[in-house]
Amino acid sequence: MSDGAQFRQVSPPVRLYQRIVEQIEEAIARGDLKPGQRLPSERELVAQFGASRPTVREALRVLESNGLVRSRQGDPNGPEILPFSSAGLTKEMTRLVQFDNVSMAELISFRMILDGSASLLAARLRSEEELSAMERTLAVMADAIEAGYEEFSKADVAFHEVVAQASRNSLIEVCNLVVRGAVLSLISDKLAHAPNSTALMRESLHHHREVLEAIRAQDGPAAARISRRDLYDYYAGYVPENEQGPLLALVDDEET
Amino acid sequence: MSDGAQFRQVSPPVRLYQRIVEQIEEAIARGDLKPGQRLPSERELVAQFGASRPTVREALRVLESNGLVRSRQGDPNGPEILPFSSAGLTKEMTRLVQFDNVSMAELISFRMILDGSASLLAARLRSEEELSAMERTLAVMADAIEAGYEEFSKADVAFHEVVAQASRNSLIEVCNLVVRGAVLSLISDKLAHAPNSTALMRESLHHHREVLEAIRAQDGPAAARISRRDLYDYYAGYVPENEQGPLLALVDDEET
DNA sequence: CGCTTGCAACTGGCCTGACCAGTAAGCTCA
DNA sequence: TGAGCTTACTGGTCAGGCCAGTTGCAAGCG
Repeated sequence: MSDGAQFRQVSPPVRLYQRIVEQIEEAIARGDLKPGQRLPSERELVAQFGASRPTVREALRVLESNGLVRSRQGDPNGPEILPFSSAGLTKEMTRLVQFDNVSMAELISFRMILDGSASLLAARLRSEEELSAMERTLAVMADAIEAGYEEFSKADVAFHEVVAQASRNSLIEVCNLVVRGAVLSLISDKLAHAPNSTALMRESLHHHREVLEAIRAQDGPAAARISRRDLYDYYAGYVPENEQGPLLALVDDEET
Repeated sequence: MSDGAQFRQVSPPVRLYQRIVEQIEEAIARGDLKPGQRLPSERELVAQFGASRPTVREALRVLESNGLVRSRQGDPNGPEILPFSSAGLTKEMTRLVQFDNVSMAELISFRMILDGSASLLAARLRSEEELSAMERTLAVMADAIEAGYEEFSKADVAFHEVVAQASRNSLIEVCNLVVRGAVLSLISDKLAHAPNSTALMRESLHHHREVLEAIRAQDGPAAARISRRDLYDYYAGYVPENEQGPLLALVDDEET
């Protein structure tokens, strides 16, 4: 091989539809296009981009599948710019779980990490309103124990949601949302039909109260520890014995 | 309003291209289509799905943008099924950072959480080979200090990669990858031109060694603590003073 | 005068058919 | 046997068209 000239990797030609996607994505990222605003009609876009309608449509379908815009047949205002949503992230995360055979143990480990960290941060950053919001969700949980698993689960989710918000970290919030959804979609029916579900719910409520008290006391490490332990108690039964190592590591090791 | 009959919400009709996407996605999820295999040609798919070519193409463009398949013009074998990649997740996560204005502080907090947890788990689960792989990357880092920031950063990334793998949790691995990429893409040039970059690199290397020793000693909490502190020292300078609270919470609170 | 109704002018969803450029396998010919 | 060309495909893109759905407005109704 001769030295001297350095060659760059050649890249395949960029498809036309891709450039259209890029332009619109950039416009949204720049803020030129805000949620709720409308894109010109397809035929108008054809004129502006100088491409054919199928090409423009390919671009719109990609944007649509990414959750950036939505087209409705007959709408004279044109495609709508959608507000940001974590739907795409959720889809990708779910894909990861399906194709990359992520195990239940990994999923729950991750949830313990996220939820523990959310509690830790919430303990330091929570406002008074957030504290009372947490209290309200606990009250709803208490009432829901008799209403059945469905209701209880909804209130449970709401509590964790408030905690995640109080952590002031939207990455934690979104990832937690996604992982929680993935876990529930895998075993919610098992939980619903657990023989001793009332006892489980009661215990879970108790744990949640402890977490809340730790957050109120601004004791982050305790809040984190209790959160993780709660999740462990609640879910460990659904993880094979030989995969429980990581879960135990998360419960034990942070204790002092 | 009369009571009696209850009506369900009507859902918008599912677009044709969407159903094609679903079918192909399912086939991949089921394992009927494995990476490396080929899809029939567009014209063949047109026949099989009974849809027109533009419609089939819309579906293929969506799959392509999601990283599931790749089409190459002229390839007589048809579109290729791609192996799973976290590219889609990365894209979504990047979108989250861009559109949902995630701050540098949030990004680094999240990185501290992920990396700390990875170290914690790695301390318990690491194999001997992984330990020596970590050692090798540290050796490369040491050599790279003089070669400049570029090389050093690459070795640095490799170390964290090995640790993440040793945590045996692909969710941590992927999220860490993504967040690391996002952070670096935001400030890698600043790091590269830091006035005292050599000193910084030397200190970072020292911290990494400490992490490795904690992992070797199977002391998870220590490994996690040191990981977080290392990241804090390395990146805190790029976070505004008034946003450092969460970072400090992650560094301090877990110490005992 | 206010409300409903029906219509018309758009919209996007989908299709047909066509042309061009790129690829690779097979064939030809030295 | 091997190098080069040909050919039969591939995907990329376009033009034009039909249908169904949405909306706004104007005409018609009470």
